[in-house]
Amino acid sequence: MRSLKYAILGLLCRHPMTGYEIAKEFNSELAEFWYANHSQIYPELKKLNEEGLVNYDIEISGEILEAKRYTITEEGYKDFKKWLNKDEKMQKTPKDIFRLRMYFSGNLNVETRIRLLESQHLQHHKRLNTLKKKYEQYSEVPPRDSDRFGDFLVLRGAIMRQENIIAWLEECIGYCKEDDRD
Amino acid sequence: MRSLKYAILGLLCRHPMTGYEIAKEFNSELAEFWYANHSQIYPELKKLNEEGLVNYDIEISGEILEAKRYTITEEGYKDFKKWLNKDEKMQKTPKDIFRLRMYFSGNLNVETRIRLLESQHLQHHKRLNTLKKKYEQYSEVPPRDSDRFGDFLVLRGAIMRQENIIAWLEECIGYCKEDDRD
DNA sequence: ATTATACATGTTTGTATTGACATGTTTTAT
DNA sequence: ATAAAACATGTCAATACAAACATGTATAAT
Repeated sequence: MRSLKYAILGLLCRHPMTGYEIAKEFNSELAEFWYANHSQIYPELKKLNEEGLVNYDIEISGEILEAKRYTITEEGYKDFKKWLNKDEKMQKTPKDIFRLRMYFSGNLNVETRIRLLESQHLQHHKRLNTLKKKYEQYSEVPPRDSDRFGDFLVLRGAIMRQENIIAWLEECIGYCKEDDRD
Repeated sequence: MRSLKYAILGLLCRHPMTGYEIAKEFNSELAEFWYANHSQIYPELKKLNEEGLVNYDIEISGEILEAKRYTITEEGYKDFKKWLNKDEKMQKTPKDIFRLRMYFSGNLNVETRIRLLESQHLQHHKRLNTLKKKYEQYSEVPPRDSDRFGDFLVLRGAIMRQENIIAWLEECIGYCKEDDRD
């Protein structure tokens, strides 16, 4: 389905970027729903260029260090818009290794289950705090046609998702701790 | 990390199964957090057998139809238990194409956004109803050491997650519909 | 009888993805 | 001065995964 292609084109719609900047964006801002290594990004940019969907200019920093700053072409923008307008089927529930473990937790003693659950709880809680800090930067809902509106929607989604996972983990801990059920 | 390996071993801990049955399980019961095609499962079973983690007996249905019923070995069980006890790092947030779209939704007119959001909403709502029906089969929390306890935990998790996605989608629709903000 | 569905097991091809390998420059802090 | 961190771009090998190809048998419904 070439999702990476559209993730890159979408970013380039905002403004021209280098591969390095795209990689950074994938591994910080967008990381709540997308990510990719530079080892995937550079070949994809090369391919997009060959397909005529992006162009680049070479920038020099210092004496010789070269950076290719990519710009989306007319054709690239058309392609992206077409993809963005498509109504796609709901995607498969993503794989989740921790849930897989919990599915098999009947094979663990109760103490271990609680230990594993609490470790996840702690980690997800930290994640949530980071997200909340980011959220504080928004004093109001950004205008609907700005890029920041999209950022805002997915940030809200990330926070809600994180809170939900935490609630589930707490419920699980509760079920594990309930004594003397029969 | 060979997660498929452990997903299969985990199932075989419960009782011996054929490849076909494992595939079915992956695409119905476990589907809320795991899935795999038979084209992945059969080669993996072969590999596990070569590694001595599973054995199989051949069963004949009717005249000649053969099925390999796999059983976990002592060694396989040890390997599985070791994996299950490990406290692993929280996994990366899964990729989500719809969120990627919403991230870029500044490029869409408001009507299209609402259309896309409502399409997702409808689909996730159907999914939720299916899950709730499954949940009705539990009149109480199953005993902690039964296989059904694990089933119950992940089913609860799936319902909560689904409800959360729906809440997010509704919030997004709300933000898109708000008129005359400035 | 015939047809559809479920049972049953495999291989092959193409794509996606990760992690490691590989190389170098520029800037910032000490 | 020098060391560390950030900038910058690429390739390669291994794994994971999906979709299609390939080939049948058994059972239930009509």
